[in-house]
Amino acid sequence: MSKILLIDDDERLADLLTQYFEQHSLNLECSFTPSDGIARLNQDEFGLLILDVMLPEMDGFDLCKLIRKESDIPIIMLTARGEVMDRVVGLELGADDYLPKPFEPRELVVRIQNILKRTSHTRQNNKILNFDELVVNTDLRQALMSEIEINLTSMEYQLLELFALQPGKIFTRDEILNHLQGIEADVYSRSVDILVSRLRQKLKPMELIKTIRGTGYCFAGKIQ
Amino acid sequence: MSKILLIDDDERLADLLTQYFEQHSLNLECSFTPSDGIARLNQDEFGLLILDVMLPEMDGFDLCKLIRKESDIPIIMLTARGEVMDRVVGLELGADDYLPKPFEPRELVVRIQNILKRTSHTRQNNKILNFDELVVNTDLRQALMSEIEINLTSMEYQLLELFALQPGKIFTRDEILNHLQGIEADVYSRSVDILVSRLRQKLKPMELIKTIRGTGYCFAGKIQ
DNA sequence: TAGGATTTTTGACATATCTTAATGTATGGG
DNA sequence: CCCATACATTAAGATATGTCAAAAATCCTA
Repeated sequence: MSKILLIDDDERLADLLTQYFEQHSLNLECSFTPSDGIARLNQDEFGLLILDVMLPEMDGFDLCKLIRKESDIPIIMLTARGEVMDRVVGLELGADDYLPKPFEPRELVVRIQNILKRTSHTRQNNKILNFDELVVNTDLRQALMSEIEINLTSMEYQLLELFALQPGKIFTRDEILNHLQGIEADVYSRSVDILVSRLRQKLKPMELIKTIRGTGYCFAGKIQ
Repeated sequence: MSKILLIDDDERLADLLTQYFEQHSLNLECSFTPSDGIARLNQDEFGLLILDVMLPEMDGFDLCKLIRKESDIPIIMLTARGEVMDRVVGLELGADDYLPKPFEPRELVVRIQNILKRTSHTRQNNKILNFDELVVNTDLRQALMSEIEINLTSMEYQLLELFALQPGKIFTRDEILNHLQGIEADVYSRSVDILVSRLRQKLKPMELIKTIRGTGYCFAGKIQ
């Protein structure tokens, strides 16, 4: 699951989108200034960039041009000016798509998925996560324990992948619930606990999933 | 330079665009009815399709779906209804982009060039998909397992190709239904399940099709 | 175009998986 | 050391999925 960077000085929008994206298994990070945004781009690997046209420090168009010089990352521009010329200019700059504000989060997500589908023609991560005895292969959606495949249900696998992609990170139950497809996040249910319990059984004798009392869980594996 | 087909009953627009496109070295042909449009698509090779939503005979959305069943041609939808839901539906239908009327010819051209740029790379050269033991040849519409041809029915093959073109992608049953020819998507039927079941049998002993409970299926193969 | 062969769909039932409810167990504060 | 709270686990019920076999639809050949 590749990360997405938003560069926009509107903190309220950033919060809103971060939450909404989580529900759709998209990982959003936010920069409020162009300088911070560029710094992050250089530091981390992102799969897509969302760029506001109205920014402090510098114009979004210029920023787009600047980034395009150094990277092929897909860019979606957000613009308050709805005029045609602006939109065309955005596309000619090298942006992959634009969206006039205000917009529905849902439409942004659809456009993102559309672009990601096109750019990463195959949605393969090519990631093989190796934790000593345990190996998680994200291409094949399978986990091996001492070379032998563990029989995981789809939810169990998704949970394991979530953990394995960010070992050491503490996940709350809400985060886990939102990330798993086909879960009806009611008020509060024990589903996550039981899922964790089942996964622990199948991962025995390794004790990789730690409980963080009062918070959630954490995967204590060390990548080899 | 590949040809572009416009399906729209507005003859004035057709003339206007034909002229404008010529200035940009784009070759535009026009159909004024869906039936004529489909006939031309079958007859000739087009690089892109522009589709109006408001058409005689049938709805543009339905037409889009229909064409998408049989072809991967890039589609841009023109719509007079500017509402978000409509637009989203357009993209979810399998269209590659949309443009609300009225629009500037210049913007349409920019979008066309954008899409052609994107699609020209990925299309074509994916004729033989190689997954270790399994090889899918889209030219011959056949699949080989350890060098031996698997006897697949046409639906089984289509499903396999759909999967194989986007390994790792999770398909919902609806998506699968829409992609397969000759399936009348009723309210809900088990056809997809049974099709998957049959394909799994024939792909044995490889376990490439994973179930994503509550969502659909996913092809877990790694391209060699 | 009829009749047989193949393929797809439907309905029924088997199986797998998830959720809820209930009960047992660990943990930390007083 | 005990109690309150949070977590773990079990079992049973609810859904979703797998697959068989027969009916319906389609395709093919004569």
